[in-house]
Amino acid sequence: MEVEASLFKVLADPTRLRLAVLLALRGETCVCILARALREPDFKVSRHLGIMRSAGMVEARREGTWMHYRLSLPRHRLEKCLQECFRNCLADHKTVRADTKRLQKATCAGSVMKTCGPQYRK
Amino acid sequence: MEVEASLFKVLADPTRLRLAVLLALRGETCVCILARALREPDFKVSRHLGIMRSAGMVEARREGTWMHYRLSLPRHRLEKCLQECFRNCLADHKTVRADTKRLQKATCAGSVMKTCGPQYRK
DNA sequence: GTATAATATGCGGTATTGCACAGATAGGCA
DNA sequence: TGCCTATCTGTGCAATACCGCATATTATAC
Repeated sequence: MEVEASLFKVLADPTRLRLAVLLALRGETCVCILARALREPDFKVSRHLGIMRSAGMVEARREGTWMHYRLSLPRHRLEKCLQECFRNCLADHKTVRADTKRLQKATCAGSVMKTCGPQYRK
Repeated sequence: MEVEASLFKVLADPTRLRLAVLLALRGETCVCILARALREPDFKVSRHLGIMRSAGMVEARREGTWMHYRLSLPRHRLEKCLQECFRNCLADHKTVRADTKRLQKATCAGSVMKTCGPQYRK
């Protein structure tokens, strides 16, 4: 049961929960975009993503300087159920809505149309 | 989001997670039965139930010396979803199965047919 | 090579957590 | 009254978690 409890522990931090929900809604996203969406310092976001990663909850893909994180495919029913929670129960949370709104407008480094992989370039 | 994260925090401990699943499967149960089902000292179980209670996840009913705990009715979608997790994703976990098995045989104080409310008296 | 942007990590400090033990409280019963 | 059982709680300790800052790493561009 330690394994299952540790899954919940990963989600027991507001920053990580916000990240999980954003990734569930948005799919693969890079750190700098996430940091701007959450309005949190990038080292903090990076660290929390690292924690989620070592728990197997997210996976990362490097593209040049950027790291793109996404939710892992659920490994068992519990993970599947939790990911549905993100989408079905937390998507319209006030904080998540604000995060999503900022995320839609975000670009890396505040500079326009050049960063964070093809899908986010204008 | 702190509120939601704190819900996950309550479940981020193996003892509390086991208790939550047992209560979801079994319904209202008294502390001494739960302690025996989990094979954990009663003060430990009691303390964890107290934590779950102050988070609003369980409710208690006193009957003489005994305290009967049950899952609260879900207050919102997230809680409903989590309770479904308990039943659908964790019920056949090895630990839970062992807990349930012990729970079925448990009586308070090792003494037979007298304790823990009408529903558990022989 | 240097400079710069994106990301990760080591460190120190503070706060929180879980545990075991002992003791307290409370109800039931002789 | 006193004893027994069930439950809760105060305390101290060790382990862990989160944070901010500074620094390191990595990749790109010049």
